[in-house]
Amino acid sequence: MDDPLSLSFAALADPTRRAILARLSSGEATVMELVAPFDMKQPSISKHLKVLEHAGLISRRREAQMRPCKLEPAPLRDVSRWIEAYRHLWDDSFDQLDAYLRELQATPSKE
Amino acid sequence: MDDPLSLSFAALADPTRRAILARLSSGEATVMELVAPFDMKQPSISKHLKVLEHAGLISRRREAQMRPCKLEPAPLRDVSRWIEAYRHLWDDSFDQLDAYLRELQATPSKE
DNA sequence: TCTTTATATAGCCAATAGGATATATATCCG
DNA sequence: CGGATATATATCCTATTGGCTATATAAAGA
Repeated sequence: MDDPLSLSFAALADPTRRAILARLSSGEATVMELVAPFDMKQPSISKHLKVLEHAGLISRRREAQMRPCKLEPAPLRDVSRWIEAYRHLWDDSFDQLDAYLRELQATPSKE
Repeated sequence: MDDPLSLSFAALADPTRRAILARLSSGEATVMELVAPFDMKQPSISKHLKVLEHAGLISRRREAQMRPCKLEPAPLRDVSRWIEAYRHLWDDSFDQLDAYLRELQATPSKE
């Protein structure tokens, strides 16, 4: 499908693309800089970048002959929001916090 | 690829499968119960369930002729952990939240 | 202008995905 | 045993994915 969340998850379902994001999390990089660490040809990386861009996970600008890539966090935030709805399923401290808030509500004037 | 994280992301990259997980988050369900809300045939849902099972996101047991499905949160936790590494990119209050969580962890109520 | 560098695009190919239908298997019940 | 119900599997089909090579485009620099 092509809804934003599906596009994001699909883009993240590839280790090369996740590695690219990891690299970009420490700053912008050109295509050639992103090609370097991989045993892969430049057009393949360009294809991956296209997928990431289409999912909104990166943006590109022009600088001389280069097209530096920049990580765009908004889709990651949306993915995070989606998954947070399930946090109570695995996070013990979630239940603790929940119980704590419940307790607060039950005894409003104490503390 | 077939590393666990890629399998999870790929499994989540389909709205039907995410809807199945949402349904299972409120309890077990049989295959027919999962088929019902969709305009899709049973074998297609079974295929989706296979993908989810292969990613470890659900487990199945046998009960009479039925195979009730149950949500397994571990892979979601791993996905959450992966994405949390990027939280600082979009969350302004990341530092505050971080401090708060650190404080929570320091409370001797558990652990 | 001509060459070099950086990147994108086109086209090829094998594998996979996600739908369908038809059929097999497993279990319950009369 | 035999039929009904629940689910899985086999097969088909089309579209997409992810790699490759070859080539086009864009800008820089001699």
